[in-house]
Amino acid sequence: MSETTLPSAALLQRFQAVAEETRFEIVRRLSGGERCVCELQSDLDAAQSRLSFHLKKLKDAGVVSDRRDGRWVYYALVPGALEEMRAFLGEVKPEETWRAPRVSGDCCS
Amino acid sequence: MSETTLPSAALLQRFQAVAEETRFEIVRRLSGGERCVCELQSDLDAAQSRLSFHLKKLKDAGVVSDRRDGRWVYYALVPGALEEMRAFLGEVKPEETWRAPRVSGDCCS
DNA sequence: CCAACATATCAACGTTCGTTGATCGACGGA
DNA sequence: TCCGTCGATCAACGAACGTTGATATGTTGG
Repeated sequence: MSETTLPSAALLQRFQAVAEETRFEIVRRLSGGERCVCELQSDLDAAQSRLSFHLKKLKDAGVVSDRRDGRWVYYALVPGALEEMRAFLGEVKPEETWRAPRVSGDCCS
Repeated sequence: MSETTLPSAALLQRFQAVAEETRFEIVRRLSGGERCVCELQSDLDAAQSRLSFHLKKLKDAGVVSDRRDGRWVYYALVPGALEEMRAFLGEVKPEETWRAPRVSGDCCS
């Protein structure tokens, strides 16, 4: 196994970051380019402190980055962050070529 | 947009299902083929009712299916379930070809 | 330097979520 | 049919999480 892979805990943190409705929507809105906070605020009709809270979660998880430009702060998706989640999902395969059926009678100890 | 896509709420539910440590591990263990509950139980060193709780979450989200065989119940990944999550992540692009910088001064209303 | 604005942080609160132990239902073997 | 086993369900509990309103920090323009 060549390790370009994210540590498991960090990967889980990314899934947790995305798996919340508000943040899910933020990620959607960030698709295609950066947005400033106030823009997201009106788009999502979310209170300022609420948005700030969620953006921090996404940032801590490495999903987004922020950039200050004067009075405003712009958030953007971190290139590759979502790709690493995709990679995990891609490695998990529903079926194997073949899996021997359990020998009768002794599943558990 | 051709709609082979999962409704947004269902997709979010899948992310929520996977974004928890125990369930994250269950999904990992199910990679490559089905496993019976007691197998997972000893693998993950989890109490029986705890495991049952998490397997239900995964099942409700459409991530896994269950199959009874005599005394045992086997859980397996639903083919395509994780692919739909991958598809979402693939659609979300960090950068657009070009995004006009905001005209000076009037970000918010 | 002060006022107005954009954003972050904090404390308090309620809700949701995962854990545990107990009980129940289903199945198979003796 | 009775007993032992596998698994699901339930109620009670505590912990983690998201929301809100208030306050703090940083920036621009007058």
